[in-house]
Amino acid sequence: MKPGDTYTPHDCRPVGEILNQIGGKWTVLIITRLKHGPMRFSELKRLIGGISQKVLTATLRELEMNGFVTRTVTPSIPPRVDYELTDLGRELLVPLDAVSEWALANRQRVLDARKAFFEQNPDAVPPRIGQVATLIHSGNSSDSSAPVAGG
Amino acid sequence: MKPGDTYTPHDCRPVGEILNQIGGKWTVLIITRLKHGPMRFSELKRLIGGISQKVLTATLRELEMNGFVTRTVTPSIPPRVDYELTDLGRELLVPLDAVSEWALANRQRVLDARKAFFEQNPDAVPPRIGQVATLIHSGNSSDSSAPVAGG
DNA sequence: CCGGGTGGTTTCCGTTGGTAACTCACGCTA
DNA sequence: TAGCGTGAGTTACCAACGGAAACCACCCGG
Repeated sequence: MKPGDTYTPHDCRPVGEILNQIGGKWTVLIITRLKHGPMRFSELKRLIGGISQKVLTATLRELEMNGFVTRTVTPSIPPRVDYELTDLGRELLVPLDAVSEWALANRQRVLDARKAFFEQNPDAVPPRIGQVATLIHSGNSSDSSAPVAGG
Repeated sequence: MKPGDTYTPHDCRPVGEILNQIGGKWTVLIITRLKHGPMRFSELKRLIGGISQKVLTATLRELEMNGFVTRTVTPSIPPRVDYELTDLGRELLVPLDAVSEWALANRQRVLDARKAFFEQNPDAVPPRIGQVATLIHSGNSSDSSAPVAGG
């Protein structure tokens, strides 16, 4: 964006700032996983599945900085760290959980839409290759002839 | 995640898949900007502000593939491309808009939480530097002596 | 021929995310 | 005494994603 690119700053930029804070790849998952009470680090990691320690640590730090979770260290051996939603986090959980549940409820519709799109546009190649391939090849009803590899 | 790292795949992985699809940095902004009707490419770009053409194009393609928006090309001179939410997109808009409005309504609370955190932990350094610095130094009520740069 | 406006792609580079190994501090086992 | 396992976290390295800017194709006005 150029400096002279004057746009009307509706309600968009502030939203974008906060969205960038909660827009980490795993933030929604972490917050929704925390909704049933405090959780230990490895518990979270195990429950989410597919997240690395590095990113889980970083995302939790970020959530802590933004006031969404608290981090409680019990100095035992081995050390024990519990993460829990704050009031702010619990409030954020409400809309985030709605998104999460929408995603769960409409997963198949998205998958079907993807399939329909690629059947109508066989030459289309998804710009975000990795994740897209995962989605297509995963729990799809019949992912044979997934047109993503053909190009 | 290792292959032998068996976890119970609750409702977490499917959600994560869809979330990765809609979890692009700008996806929420784009969908919520589209809620009042179809929009042209540059209109979207101007309205959102801060997004590059490349990413806007890629994100819109992704949304199109997932069945959230339609892309209508009018072969006029200069060419005109309109993007509009599908039914699926309008349904997704509901929870996404809730997130967006939460972010707008609670922006200052997040900012305050950040400030309080950094006042209590002056040594803390945010792992995601760029965005965090932007957030702190931006429309904050009094961002003088923002402790992030001092380290 | 030059510049403007539109939608989009390409190039380069910084940031983010993933993988694997290592650390710390202890108790258990041999 | 040495080695192993634990739990939270860090580090090094590397691929993918996101951002800035340039370029492309198209046609019109001057």
